[in-house]
Amino acid sequence: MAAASIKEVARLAGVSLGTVSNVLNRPEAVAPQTRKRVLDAISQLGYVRNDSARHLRAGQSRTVAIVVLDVSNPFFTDVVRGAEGAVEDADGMLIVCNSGEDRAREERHLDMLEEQRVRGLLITPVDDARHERLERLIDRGIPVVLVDRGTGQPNRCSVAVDDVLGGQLAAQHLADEGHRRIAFVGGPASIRQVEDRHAGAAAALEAYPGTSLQVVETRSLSVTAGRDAAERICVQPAATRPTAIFCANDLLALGVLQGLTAGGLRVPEDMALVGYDDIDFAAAAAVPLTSVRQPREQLGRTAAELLLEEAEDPARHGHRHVVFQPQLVVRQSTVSGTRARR
Amino acid sequence: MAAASIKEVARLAGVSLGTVSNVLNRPEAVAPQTRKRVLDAISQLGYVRNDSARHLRAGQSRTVAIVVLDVSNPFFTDVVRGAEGAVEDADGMLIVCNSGEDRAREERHLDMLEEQRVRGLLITPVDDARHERLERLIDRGIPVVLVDRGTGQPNRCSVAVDDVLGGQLAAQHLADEGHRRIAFVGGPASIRQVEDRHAGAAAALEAYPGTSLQVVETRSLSVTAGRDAAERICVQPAATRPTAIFCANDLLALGVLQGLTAGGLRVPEDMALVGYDDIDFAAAAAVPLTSVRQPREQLGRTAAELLLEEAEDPARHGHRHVVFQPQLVVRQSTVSGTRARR
DNA sequence: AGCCGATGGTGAAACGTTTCATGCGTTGGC
DNA sequence: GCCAACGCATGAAACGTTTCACCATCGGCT
Repeated sequence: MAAASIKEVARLAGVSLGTVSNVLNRPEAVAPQTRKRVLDAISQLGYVRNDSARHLRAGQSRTVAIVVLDVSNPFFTDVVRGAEGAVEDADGMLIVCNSGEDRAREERHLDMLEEQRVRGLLITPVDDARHERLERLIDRGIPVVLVDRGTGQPNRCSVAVDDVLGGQLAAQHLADEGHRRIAFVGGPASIRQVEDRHAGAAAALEAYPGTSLQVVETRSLSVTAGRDAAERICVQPAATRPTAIFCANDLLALGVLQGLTAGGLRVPEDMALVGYDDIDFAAAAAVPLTSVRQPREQLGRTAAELLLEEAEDPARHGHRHVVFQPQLVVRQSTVSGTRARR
Repeated sequence: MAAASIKEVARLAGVSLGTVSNVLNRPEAVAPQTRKRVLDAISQLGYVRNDSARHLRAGQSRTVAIVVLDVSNPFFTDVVRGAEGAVEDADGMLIVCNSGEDRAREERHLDMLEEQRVRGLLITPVDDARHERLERLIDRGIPVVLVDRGTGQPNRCSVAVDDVLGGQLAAQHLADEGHRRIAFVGGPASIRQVEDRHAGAAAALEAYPGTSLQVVETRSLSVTAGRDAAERICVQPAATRPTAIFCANDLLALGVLQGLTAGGLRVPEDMALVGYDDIDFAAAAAVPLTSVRQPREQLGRTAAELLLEEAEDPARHGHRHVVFQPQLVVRQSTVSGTRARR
């Protein structure tokens, strides 16, 4: 059963092509009884619009794409959910592409998306570096919004979260709780996010006389790396050992928590612990984890809104760089049970 | 800069439309020097194919869609990755849609995908029930492959994992390790997967005289629910208490692990523990968790391959129902440290 | 009666491809 | 020296929409 076209609908309803099109796009401009005849024909034939034809004619599609570094990463899936909401509210469709941190795949996707003449593009590029393909899209008038990357470029919008502030919040919280010897666990330092969080923590502690920040560098941001780091901390003499640890992400923190427990240190009594990201497991850990939460869904939603705004009216649109503020979520791992706020 | 069309390329290269098209689609049918002139013109103008026009003409797109219940669920992200691989190998594009377990959104997506005339559809439907919209797609000749649902329907392929077998493997392992009083923690029982895993475990134990399977039902499949279940088990008298627990998924198992530890029971010495799904955290838990692993990526890859096969040649295609076998991954939570195999 | 505006409907053009029958010049076989 | 075959290029048709200038009808006004 070949899909019916507008032409057959017109024939069955005894009207012209244009009228059917009007029923579809400007129903109020068609007399009620004609409209009914057309609608009946449509449902009788099971007619479904052909998007390709529509967009060929219109020169533009209602599709917005998001290219993420890793579909399996909860950070991105939440961003996707946010973007999805915004795009669907605008009656569009979001298509999710996964670059898998692979530059070649990213390019492949960009090529296909350009061929599809997508309405616009949300992307966390694999390289922070200038990106020829991306520039080209922008030159062609396809709006691009950067997600969590390269904020501040003049010819596109961006959204990001302030990791320096996140580091500050974590360190301040620990200092406020009375800790003086604090450790930062994270690495490799080449990752921008890791370095920002560290810098924020260091900066915050300058306002607290007598505090020190010991850096324990890790090879990765994994549970295992956290466990190793904890072992290194446990063997330090109790007198000079830190009394609090700030980890660059929650996976590390969970590993650290295990390592500390194995080494006989209790959390939070002997050692306070702060993570970063507030992944689902943070709240569900053996000791619920204080963590710094990023507004992930909002990041995606805002990115999509900026994009749609630009697509709607490129002339009036001014590029913006939105930076969200992370939020400290305090749980048991930094304050003893009874005092834990929610 | 309006995007250049084939027409302008033809003019610049001094050839006809058809020739440009030939260069693009059958380069060997064009004389080398003509071909070169056309290619030069293409790169000079920065010409990019218009997919809409192409597909309008062709009547079909190279796009395959996958509709998942929840983009944030690691199970589905892995399935997506598998499908992605297969589709890209076939030089197509995979678009990911998220129904969020919401029937209305699912229908919205199906409508848009039908308008787009996608090549085919991978879907885990929100309802197991017969699905009018889906039937319609199939009637129109759009291939559909069910993922992890409703296996055995005559007019479409499906892929799934054998949960009954998974339950068997877990229970056999525990029985082989010498356990006789075993508990199954999971719920609500209305979820097919939960019931299958339970049934598998129960069936397996029939082969082991003297074994018993106590069911501890939970309200959900979460860490918290697991912690509650563990508390209920801890208070049982040691003499009749189970010595091993099989959980319907890893989240529950992690909660159970925490609850047992809090209740003073050691894993695996006092209580063996098996989870299901083998999520990343299973291996990283305080006591690395024995778990049942589903071949998630392969599930996606196979689904996509079946789909592409059907799309390629619907006539010759016979619908198949592929059932994958889960695999038991043994870690410390069921065998004491030194004996742990990998 | 003649004119006007409103209302509802028409049909052709255009969007950018691909395909296919056709044409034309060259080559090789006989 | 003729014909067939071949290699290459051509240009028109078709895919299914949307848009837009135009037409027909009709009721109300002057």
